[in-house]
Amino acid sequence: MTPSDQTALMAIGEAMDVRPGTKLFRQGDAATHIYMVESGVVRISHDLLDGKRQVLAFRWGGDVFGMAAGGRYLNNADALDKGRIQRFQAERLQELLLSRPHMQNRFLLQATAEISLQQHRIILMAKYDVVTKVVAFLLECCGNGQCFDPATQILKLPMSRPDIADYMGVATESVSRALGVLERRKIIHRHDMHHLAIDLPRLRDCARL
Amino acid sequence: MTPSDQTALMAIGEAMDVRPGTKLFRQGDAATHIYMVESGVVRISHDLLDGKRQVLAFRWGGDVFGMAAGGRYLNNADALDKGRIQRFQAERLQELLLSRPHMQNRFLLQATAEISLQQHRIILMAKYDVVTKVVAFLLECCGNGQCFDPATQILKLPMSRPDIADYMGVATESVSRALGVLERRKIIHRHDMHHLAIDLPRLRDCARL
DNA sequence: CGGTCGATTGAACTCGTTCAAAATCCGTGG
DNA sequence: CCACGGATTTTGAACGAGTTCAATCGACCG
Repeated sequence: MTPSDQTALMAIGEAMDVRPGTKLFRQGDAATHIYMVESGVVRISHDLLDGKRQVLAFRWGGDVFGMAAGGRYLNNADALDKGRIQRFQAERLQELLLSRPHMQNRFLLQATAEISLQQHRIILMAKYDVVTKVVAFLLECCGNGQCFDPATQILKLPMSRPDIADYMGVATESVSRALGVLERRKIIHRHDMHHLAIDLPRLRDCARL
Repeated sequence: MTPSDQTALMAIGEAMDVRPGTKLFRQGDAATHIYMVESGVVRISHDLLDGKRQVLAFRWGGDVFGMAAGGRYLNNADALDKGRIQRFQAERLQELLLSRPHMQNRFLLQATAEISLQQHRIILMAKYDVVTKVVAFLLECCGNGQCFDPATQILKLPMSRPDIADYMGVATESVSRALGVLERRKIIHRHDMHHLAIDLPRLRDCARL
């Protein structure tokens, strides 16, 4: 992002501080804003008629969310952590993008990257067993400087077990069991519920994706 | 799409006629072109290390595919049907989009719509049983005038059972069994392998999505 | 009419779910 | 600082939907 784009964005942006549990928007709400995470973690989820819930994504620092074609949000967005979110009025962002083709191009590239990521997720959900899914999830988290400290090898997970389970499309108990397997294999060590010590190299070659 | 955009696109486009089995590109190929289906059906799939295959999408008339961030295609694209495909050199399309912000915006909107569609697919894969998955697949096909004739109620499926199975992330046999269930419930009738008579209203309320 | 390939059916098995119980974590107040 | 209580996670055991593998069926083609 060019400095000029950056300042143009900030000019129409509005920062908000959030705490764990803050609801950014609900599915069905009018889609008035596009959001960007500055710090913290946001959970994007969708509630089904029968009460089940699918977690579609966790958004970390730098990620954009809330792009909805059709005027209404299709999902819920909730902060999991204390953090800071930037948001932009949809129309104003739209104008800005039209006036700055290179900036719009960044968004387009970002969107196609997102599509590839989701394809990866579809493959993961369809073809791999529970342990592999959990490994993939942990690797995804480790990719974020936000919550993984390479020095101490400690991964800090801001989300609950049901969040992880609903993200990977499995039962909460299955996540527990998968973590148990990985711990017995000495690939991870559960310090406490939200802190894992991780042997990253071993975790990596445990995921033959 | 404005007429002017249309002609600008055609100016850099190159039409190709395809027959069933034509390979448009393979995963790993240099991503030189963006494709658009004019008529026919294209299967987008991804091969895994262990020989399994995931079908990621079927692309029908009007659909765009082959957008790859990173210079290489991640997936395979194969024509399933006789048809006509338009393709555009990636760099030239990129230039064109930069010079026409509204046209780029269309692509961006298209991409966000695609993201929503894929989220729907993730939910489908994660939360619903085989019969529901097949119902969703059939409904998706019926949405295409290409292959569903509302007058005769006949759906023409250009893809094989393994294609459907790999699309929904289930075994081929499970697709057969699901079709059997739907036929016993008089919701569909298998005329032959590639032609189904469909009771669309009943099919619709059989999918509580 | 026989042969081949894809689709369907059948039967055993497996992985993940479900439901219930035990263990652990964590905030609160003594 | 430690003990208590509710919530979350983990563990255990039974169950079930879907897979797997093998056999049968059916359509298409020489």
